[in-house]
Amino acid sequence: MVRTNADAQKCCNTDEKLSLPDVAWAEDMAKLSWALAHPARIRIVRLLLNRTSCMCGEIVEEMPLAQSTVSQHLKILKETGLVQGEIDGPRVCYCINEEAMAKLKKLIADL
Amino acid sequence: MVRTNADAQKCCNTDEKLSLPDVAWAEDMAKLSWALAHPARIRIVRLLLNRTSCMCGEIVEEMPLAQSTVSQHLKILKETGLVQGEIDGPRVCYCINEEAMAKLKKLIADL
DNA sequence: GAGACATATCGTAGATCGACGATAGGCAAT
DNA sequence: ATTGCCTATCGTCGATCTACGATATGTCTC
Repeated sequence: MVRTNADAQKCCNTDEKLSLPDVAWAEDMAKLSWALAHPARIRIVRLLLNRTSCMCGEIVEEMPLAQSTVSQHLKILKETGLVQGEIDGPRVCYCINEEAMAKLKKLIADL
Repeated sequence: MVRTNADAQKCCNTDEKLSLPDVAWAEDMAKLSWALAHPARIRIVRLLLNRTSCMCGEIVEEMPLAQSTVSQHLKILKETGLVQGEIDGPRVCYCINEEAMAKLKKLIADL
């Protein structure tokens, strides 16, 4: 890991200007990233992407977690806007919010 | 938020097959996402992307955080592989690991 | 209205995060 | 070797996450 000074030459161009991105932007992006920062939530998102939508109960069945825990993760995903839940009688049907998903993808891609 | 049964019609296609992604894949991705799940880390990454590299001290100066806190965030970014640190005499020069960055972008884009 | 079912929320406990100051470690120059 | 600078690590504290069971809420059916 140790570099000689010769190597370091091409490492640090102090000419370049420092410019920190907007704080609000960073917080927005961090929030979205955080929604995906848990394997269970990743799996839920992926599950919903494979289907166009899915009943809450189906998600619970497929996950090795208690119903209340899954519900909590779904709440987080809803709060970040990545997922939408629509009441369908006694059940709830979840689906991906394509718009939010696109926003996240763009934010990461444009990083 | 309440939907009628008529609306729900187009919501849940139970024909589609459920298929949960690989657990290891989900954990891998969650780890990478988690690296970006904090505004400070986002700003650091963005900062390093604007320049080709940056001294640790410069990062600390630009962030409203204690040196030890910034160092902790850098450690996390290094552990996930997104950032590389190269020792340059008494200082450390950080730069983005383009490869890991590309991997992250691809993972998100292919979500 | 009563009962059955699906989901959300509450309360709790342990684990982890995020912040800091203090301190240790490494390197360069004297 | 000593000093000074830069960075990493340690120890700590409060806040938040994550998991669960228990319970509340809401909706259909009878």
